[in-house]
Amino acid sequence: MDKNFERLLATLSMVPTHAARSTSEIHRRLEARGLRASPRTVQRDLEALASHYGIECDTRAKPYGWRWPKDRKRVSVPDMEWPEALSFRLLEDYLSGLLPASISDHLQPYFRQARDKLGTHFDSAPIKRWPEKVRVLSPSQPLLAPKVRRSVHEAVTEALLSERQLEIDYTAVGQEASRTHRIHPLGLVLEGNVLYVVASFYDYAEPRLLAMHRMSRAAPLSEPCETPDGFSLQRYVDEGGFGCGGTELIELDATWHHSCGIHLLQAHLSASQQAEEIDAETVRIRATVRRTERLTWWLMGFGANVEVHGPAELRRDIAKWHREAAAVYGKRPSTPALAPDASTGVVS
Amino acid sequence: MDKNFERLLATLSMVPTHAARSTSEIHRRLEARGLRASPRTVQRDLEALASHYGIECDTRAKPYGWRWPKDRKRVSVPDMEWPEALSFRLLEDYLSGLLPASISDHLQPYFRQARDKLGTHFDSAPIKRWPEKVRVLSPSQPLLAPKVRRSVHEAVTEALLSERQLEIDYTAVGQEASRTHRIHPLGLVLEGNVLYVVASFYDYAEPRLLAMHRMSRAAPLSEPCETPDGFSLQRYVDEGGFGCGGTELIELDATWHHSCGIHLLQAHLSASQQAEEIDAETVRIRATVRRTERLTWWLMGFGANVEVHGPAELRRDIAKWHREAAAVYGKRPSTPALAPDASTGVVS
DNA sequence: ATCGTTGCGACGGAACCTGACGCATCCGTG
DNA sequence: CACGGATGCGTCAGGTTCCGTCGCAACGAT
Repeated sequence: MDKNFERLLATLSMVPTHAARSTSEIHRRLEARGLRASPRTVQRDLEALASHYGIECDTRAKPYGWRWPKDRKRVSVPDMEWPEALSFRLLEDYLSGLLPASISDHLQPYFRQARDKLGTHFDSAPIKRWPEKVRVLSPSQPLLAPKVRRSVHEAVTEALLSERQLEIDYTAVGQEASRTHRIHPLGLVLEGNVLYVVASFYDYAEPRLLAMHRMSRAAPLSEPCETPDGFSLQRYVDEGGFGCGGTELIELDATWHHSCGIHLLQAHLSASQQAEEIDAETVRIRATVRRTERLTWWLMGFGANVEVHGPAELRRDIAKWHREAAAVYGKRPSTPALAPDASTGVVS
Repeated sequence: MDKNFERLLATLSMVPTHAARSTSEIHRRLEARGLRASPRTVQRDLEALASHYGIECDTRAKPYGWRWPKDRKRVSVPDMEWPEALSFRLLEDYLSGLLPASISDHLQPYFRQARDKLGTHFDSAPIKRWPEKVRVLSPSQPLLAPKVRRSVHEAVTEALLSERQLEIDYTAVGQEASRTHRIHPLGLVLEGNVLYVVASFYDYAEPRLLAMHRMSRAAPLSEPCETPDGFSLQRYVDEGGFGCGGTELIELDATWHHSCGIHLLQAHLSASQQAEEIDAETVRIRATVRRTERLTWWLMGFGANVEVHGPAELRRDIAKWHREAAAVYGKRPSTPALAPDASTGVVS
């Protein structure tokens, strides 16, 4: 087996994309992998690869730093096949706006690779029309993902994973200026397209929720992070206000107007879901689901197109919410008595 | 530059993951890339790579077929860095159930690579706890993605992209048995976690919507696909019943109870959104949004926690839906007059 | 049965890769 | 300011190994 190839491939994969890495550092890592070579050989390898694979060498400071340029084409082994490429392409459309940009940013190279792949696979005309043949519809009301700085995202996740404290500049909701805090990051929660950090402050024992896009700066500290006794993210979320707390399982029993229920015949509520056609207009669906706020919102959204029969408690709640909501609009004035001065209290 | 390395890397990337490829085919492709070598050399390369990189050779039939085993570790150049790996990991949790399995199946190798990366990056204790530190909450009611056969998914997308006709076995909603159809695939629509194919049948001019998970078999034909005059997927969707039709822009004006409105202060409805605190309990939000069914559902979900002020038409509709929904529950009997025999009419 | 294709062992020659050495440069330190 | 250590790089000779060619065997299709 060509010893050369293994070493060169390892060398290429040891060149980082963002920060730079010195020749001797790469040499050390190669030896750590059992690939022995003289430092001179590593130098020669890097130079040779640079000319053909486009890695860059920062020759300003003396321990030269090697890195990939930002938008370099990826090479994967095994190569990306075109069904994979199409999946990535759908994903890209699907996620835009659904995921925080700081996450999909990191996936950009893969999206790009997928586009390249799709562009070269069919060299004939059809492929040029394929973007017109695919549409992605958001499963719920599309909301704009708040912008998270890439540096903040990386600092927070690094501190979280290496269990170190974190210093942040945070602008609380409704506040004008940001304040600097030292926090102990305990967990990361992605809800829809908003990233939250669960963290305890130095002097508050109780963990708090911080929106990552409200951090203007974040820097990991060297001090280790302290976890409050008995803290568990799992439990925190289940007891928290995310609208998905409550692990109680219920037997949902409801009749849908056919036009809406048809969706549930495609994507099931749970594995045990049972559907039954009452008549041409009505579908009865029974399924074991978790009793969450999200479920309530979702059922409310169907309005008169769904009637919840059981459990009785849920039926009462849904009925009550609808009556209350109708009552809101019962008071006739169609425009509210609002402060006409729109310039006060703008919070976002 | 080491000519060897380039050829070997190209050889590796030409070994496919699913089907097998013969030695001479790989040789032909290498020459097409300008990498000249004798067929004997290609043979030797593949053998050498096989022992060390685990590609497999099917020696049953005589033109030997090379392929990657199913769960082989990926090698990427540049290597996956750990923030990327974490993004993939979040994505995996995020998408499970949100995307059709036939799509996330194709992404599995990347998810696996990410898990490997996260497992090896920090070899100390913290990394073992990281899965407990990250949670993903679905942005809406989680529904189970219907299962689409991988072979169907690949056949459909291939026919679509190469603009060829397609033969399918399709079980319509409410039907027992599947029927064989010859269709002209026109487009692919991903709505939530359900994949639909827009297709015209041989004798019907009007395009129809087919759920991909209802196809038990699909095979691309060699005949070219015919697109009805003036067909446009864009227009079809906008006029169709996906609940997102209607390109009409409206000026939404509504007051939210603070506990719900706080979400909108994190993720905006539109770039032009303006928020204003009326009092400690109430937030008024104005934004330019598209008038879709989805928007209605979404607003309905908030029940009495939102009051829509404008446009007047939307306010009337929301009020009406709530009154109608409340009326459904007005009739007292908590259990409906349903056919007691649950064994009839089960459709899914 | 035969021809074409494919796989593979062997071999000689040449390509090129490697380690070693020496020198120049740069930086930090005493 | 001098010195030592670290780094980068030109050069060179030796030898490893890689390549194309040839020949033969096995298999399948016509």
